[in-house]
Amino acid sequence: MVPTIQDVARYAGVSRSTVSYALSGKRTISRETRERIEAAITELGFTPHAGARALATSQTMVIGLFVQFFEDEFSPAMLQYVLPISDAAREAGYDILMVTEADGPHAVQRISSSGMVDGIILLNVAHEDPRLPVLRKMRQPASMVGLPRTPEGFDVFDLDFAESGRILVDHLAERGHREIILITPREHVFERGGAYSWRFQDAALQRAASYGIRVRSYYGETQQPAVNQQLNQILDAPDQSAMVVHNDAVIAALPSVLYSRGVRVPDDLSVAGMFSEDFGRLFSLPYTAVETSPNKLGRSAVQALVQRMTTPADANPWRVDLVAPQITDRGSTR
Amino acid sequence: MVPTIQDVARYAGVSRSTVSYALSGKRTISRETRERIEAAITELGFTPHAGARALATSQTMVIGLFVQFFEDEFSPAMLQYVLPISDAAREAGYDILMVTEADGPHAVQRISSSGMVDGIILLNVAHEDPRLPVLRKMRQPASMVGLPRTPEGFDVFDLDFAESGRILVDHLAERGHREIILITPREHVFERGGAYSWRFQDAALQRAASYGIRVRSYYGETQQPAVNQQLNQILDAPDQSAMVVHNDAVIAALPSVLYSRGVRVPDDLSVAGMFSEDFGRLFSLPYTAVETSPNKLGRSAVQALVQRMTTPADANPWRVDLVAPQITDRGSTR
DNA sequence: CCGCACTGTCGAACCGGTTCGACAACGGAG
DNA sequence: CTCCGTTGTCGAACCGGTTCGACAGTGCGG
Repeated sequence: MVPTIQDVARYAGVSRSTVSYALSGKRTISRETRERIEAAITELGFTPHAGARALATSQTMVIGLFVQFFEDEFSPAMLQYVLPISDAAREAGYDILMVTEADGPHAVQRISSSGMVDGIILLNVAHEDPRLPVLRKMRQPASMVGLPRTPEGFDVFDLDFAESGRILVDHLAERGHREIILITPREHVFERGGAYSWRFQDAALQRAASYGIRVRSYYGETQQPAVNQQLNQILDAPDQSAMVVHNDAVIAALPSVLYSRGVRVPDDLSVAGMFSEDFGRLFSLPYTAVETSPNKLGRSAVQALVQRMTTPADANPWRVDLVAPQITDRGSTR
Repeated sequence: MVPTIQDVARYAGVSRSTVSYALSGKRTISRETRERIEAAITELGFTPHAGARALATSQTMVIGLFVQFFEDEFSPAMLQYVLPISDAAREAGYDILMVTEADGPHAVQRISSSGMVDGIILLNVAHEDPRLPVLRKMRQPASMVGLPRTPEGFDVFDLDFAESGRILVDHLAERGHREIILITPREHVFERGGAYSWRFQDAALQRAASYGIRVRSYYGETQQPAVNQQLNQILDAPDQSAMVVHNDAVIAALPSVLYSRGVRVPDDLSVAGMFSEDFGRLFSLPYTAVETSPNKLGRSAVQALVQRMTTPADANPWRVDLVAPQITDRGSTR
């Protein structure tokens, strides 16, 4: 069947340990022996058995990626994080065990305690994320995207949503707008503790208040046809000059709704949002927006985790990295 | 550190093998011993080490999911397959190792020969998919979504794209259309061997010819802003009555383009497409379409694979399952 | 009362790697 | 020529489970 290191050793006329050392390079092996071993390996088509290696080294070279899909979030957005994470992990020599189980804490417990992974990445972390206590007990290296209330012990990466809110309000204030429509994530996201939702909203409202700008805030819908209905309803009100959208589903639906109503951007309405460059290209969104950098966040999470898995545990303090938001002006405001 | 089966055995005052049998139930254990063992397990918080178990049983309880992301395909569509697969796998007791490596054959070789997974699911399989020969050599149970030229030995699931093409042409022919605009996947998808592209196109053209219907076929773009530009160009031609879209990116962009041009559906133009119910809801697509059933296909692939992994190898012949397409009339044609 | 089948448990071997300590062979220094 | 350090290889133990064969104890039938 599949050849083992024993077969290779026999074929090359050496012992198992010699093959192992030839493979790892942890001890010197004479050139001719090494060549004989290499020949045997290619001849037999040998690959070390991952389970056996994991058992011996207590390293699996696998990262657990925990993703939660909520009905009230726009699923395509999640993929923007998963792909760069997968790519970055592979570049570092790790594979990805992707876990989408609905019961997050249980999943973390199960995977972690069975030693299937060397480290864990959590996506879409909530303010009081029930997965965190479990993770702490497991003492597994972990990094995450999304800011929890107690990030102690983990590497946390997230966009600075408060600053994002201020930047967008500033942007519109500078252009003389006195009223802003704000469309946030769904109410349920706030309740669940998706901290990005209120970090953004609080900061935006506060900054607007400091300018004396009036903000009408709406919890955006996420499923069609509710999205379009709601947008139409909001736009029915008179005298609207500016809109800030912090909701993927709404911003993706916006172009067609605006077209259908004959609203011109930016002449009739200034629009600014929050989305990544890739997302904008996918849906051809012509809107000025704060770049959400899923690519950067995902890769950072992997890098930090790899660091944490490979260096002595305590030599490496945890950190919270709130990425500074940058606005991309696509001319949809005035 | 983390407790082993040895610790449990000591704590319960029995031997390792007894604990193992209590866990697996493969031999009878007296009630009181079993209870003592269970108490020890919860007391110590023991979970079997996955690597050790994999080594002993040569079963990992992990399924390898190989996904390829091409720039010329619409990435959100892929997620529709990944999620049901992940869920179905978990229901059957398996976890998912998701591999997105660009070099597919190499990835299959690497994962398979290192014994990391019990079986493999391939997504987005091409006509001459270079991953298949590798898979055959590995003798790994595998199932796939997408029809290859030589499916022998694997369980293959795909939509019946030829029939889908015929259904859509029939639908428009019945309504008296004499000309159809057909928008297909990108040319590069055809060249790469994405068989769904030509299976659909060939059948549609042939059926149209049998009616004497004239078809203008275009390779659809996938990236913005090219999608919108191309659509506008196509729609500039006079006297168009019906359009069939077999391209996710184009159909997602269609509503806003049609609105921007003031084209009413179905009064000015009949539109029919190919997309799943979920996809349609995500983008609020009001178009009559053939349901692509990613959910069903993904779950079938998992079921077949699990079957293949758990039953004697040859008692179980491979099969190709082309799901019968069904059209959902959303009133966008007349 | 003996033999036998059945129940419950144990010890040992095994899965396929890694790693530590031992040691032979060799070359150079004293 | 002896001693010592270096180089290259080996054997054995170990990682943490599973499984097979052995066996003591028990209950039952003849």
